[in-house]
Amino acid sequence: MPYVMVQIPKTPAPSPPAPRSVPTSADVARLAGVSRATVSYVLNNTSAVRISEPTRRRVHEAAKELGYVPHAAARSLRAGHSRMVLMPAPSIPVGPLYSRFINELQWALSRLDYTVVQYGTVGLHGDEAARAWAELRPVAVLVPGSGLGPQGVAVLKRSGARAVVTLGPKSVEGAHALLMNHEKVGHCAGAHLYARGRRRIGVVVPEESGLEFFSLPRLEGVRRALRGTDATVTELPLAYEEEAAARLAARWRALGLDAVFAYNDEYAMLLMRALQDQGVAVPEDTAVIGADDLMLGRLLRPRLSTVHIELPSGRDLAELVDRTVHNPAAAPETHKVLGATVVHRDSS
Amino acid sequence: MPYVMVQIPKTPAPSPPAPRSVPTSADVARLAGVSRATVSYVLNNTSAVRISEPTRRRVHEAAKELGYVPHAAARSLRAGHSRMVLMPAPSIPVGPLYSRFINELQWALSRLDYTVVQYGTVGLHGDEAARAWAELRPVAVLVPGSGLGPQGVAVLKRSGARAVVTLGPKSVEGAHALLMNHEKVGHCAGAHLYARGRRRIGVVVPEESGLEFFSLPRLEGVRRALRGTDATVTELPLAYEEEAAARLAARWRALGLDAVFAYNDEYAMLLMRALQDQGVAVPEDTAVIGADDLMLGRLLRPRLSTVHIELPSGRDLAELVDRTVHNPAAAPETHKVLGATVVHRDSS
DNA sequence: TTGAAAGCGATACCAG
DNA sequence: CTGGTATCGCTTTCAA
Repeated sequence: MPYVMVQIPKTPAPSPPAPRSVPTSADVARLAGVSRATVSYVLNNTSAVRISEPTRRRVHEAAKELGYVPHAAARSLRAGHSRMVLMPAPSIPVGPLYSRFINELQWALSRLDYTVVQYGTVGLHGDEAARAWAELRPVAVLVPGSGLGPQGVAVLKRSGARAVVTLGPKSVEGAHALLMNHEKVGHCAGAHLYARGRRRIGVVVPEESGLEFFSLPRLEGVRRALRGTDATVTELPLAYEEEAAARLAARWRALGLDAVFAYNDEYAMLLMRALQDQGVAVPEDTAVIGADDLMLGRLLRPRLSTVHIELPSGRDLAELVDRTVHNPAAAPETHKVLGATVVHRDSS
Repeated sequence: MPYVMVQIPKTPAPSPPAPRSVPTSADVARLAGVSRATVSYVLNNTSAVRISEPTRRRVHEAAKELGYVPHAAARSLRAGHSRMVLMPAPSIPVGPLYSRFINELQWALSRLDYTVVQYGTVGLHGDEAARAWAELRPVAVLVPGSGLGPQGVAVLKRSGARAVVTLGPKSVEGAHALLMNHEKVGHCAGAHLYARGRRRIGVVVPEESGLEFFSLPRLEGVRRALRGTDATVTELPLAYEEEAAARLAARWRALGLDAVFAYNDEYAMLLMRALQDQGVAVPEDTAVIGADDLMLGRLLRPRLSTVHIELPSGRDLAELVDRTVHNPAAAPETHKVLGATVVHRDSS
């Protein structure tokens, strides 16, 4: 253990209770003086069978005394299915927007009696990851981002997943898709800047890896918005560091841009500060617009214009999952679920 | 589906391949013309047994052809244990600091061949949640926050968890503890402000629920730092909204404070902006200090002083878990793992 | 109302 | 070298 960790002396623990092994339903049955079947009936409240009240009590008491906890694997093995909904855990720090969405989703799914599990997928790519997920035999799989191919979908379905839903830029053969087309975000921003009379438009693209799936479509959206006009689009790679922003700002006048769309509000804040430190006036010399409509944009001066993004509600996605689980044969649906609207404030 | 969702017509899918049921190792065996045992030996590279090369090939081909994926539940049922490390999924939007920590941890654990699973725990409280986790028979459980009692720890251990580690303000009987004492954060901030000559000190406490386990200790830390001095501490409840901050700022002069510790950098930014809009000079009239050392603090003007927090490295925690799994009988260790140091910039 | 027993899928022992 | 077979913990007929 390294420097940060400082061991604290403990009073020697009282001799721990004999580490008997994990209690099973058979143990409960034995203690209650009944059969395993009866234990199962009682603990699952099986309605098809009536168990006498004294027996029920004995079973419950025995279970409590032993600290019995049913074995999920054994149960789902026997049942032939589970109610586990699996999502890969995001491997990049994720904004408050997406966090809220995930929470809502978990809540909605647990209302429908599903168990949501985020699987720590690291270093597993594409279909390799799909195999790992499939080993858990989830009833449904939700996959944000791209990276799952038709192969992966097939693997999951063959392993019993009744619903596979992707949340990403494009739909995947065989899976339901919630299309989150981030081009729309860039398109909004580009159109807005153009309408405000700007013609030489920069687009900040984060250098941090893992963000390409958002940043490139956003860039492309700006390009699309300005295609066929007299405006130009300049790609501006930028790392999320003060020095990088300062360097970019230092050559700002040379770039001759009159507006910039900054990927999101955080990059916008970073760049805007660097520009102001360089004496570039916002919005007079250069208009700035971000995205994601974070709180911090409202706190900047000038207040930051931004693109507000509307994600699907967790409840709706939960319902889609539930519907598909009940009717897996239905043709995969594709929904466009990303709403983007400009919030015009003072920086543009 | 609601307004945001727009169904997109699809070309009718080509007749889906016959939905044969999930292939098992028996199917692979049949197709390869060998026994299930042989399949198991081949697919697991069992070294204790030599299988002829042609047989191996036939098995592998059969497995691939069927798209065979082993059934994790069956495997761990048979094996009597799994390599699943379970964590409850955070139910509140979590900052970049903690996200990074989780990712590092997942990476380190997967290097050690564990599978990290974040369990969506919603509406399950304390020991009730522990039972739900125990059903999955994880080999280790990591629990951030308080909320797990000695009972819960006992349940988990009885169900076979070989390591239970809590990350929170206080240690729990029977479990390893990574003490993250947020009092230290407040203490740092309080001592710093006092040393800068401030005596009437406000402490912003978020009104958002779920943050108490961080905010209250931070408040208490400030109190502790100033106990026995001539300084006063004033608790300032604040919701994370512009209006709330404006209201607080409006009565600022009446409060007569000359410094404020703002829970974290985001609340600091919120309040600092509101103060400046009210004509309160920072740091002249009021010193401001935040916590978490986020990027945004460096971008504010004046640059925000903050408390830098050092979390344990994911690698260290992973090693603790692995050590404990190999030797569960060892007495629970308690480590202090939260480092806090003031980063003095211009706002204080 | 309760009990005996089959079987879910994978593995590891013991024969052949 | 390979094939039966018992086993893990639980649910669910079928009998008693």
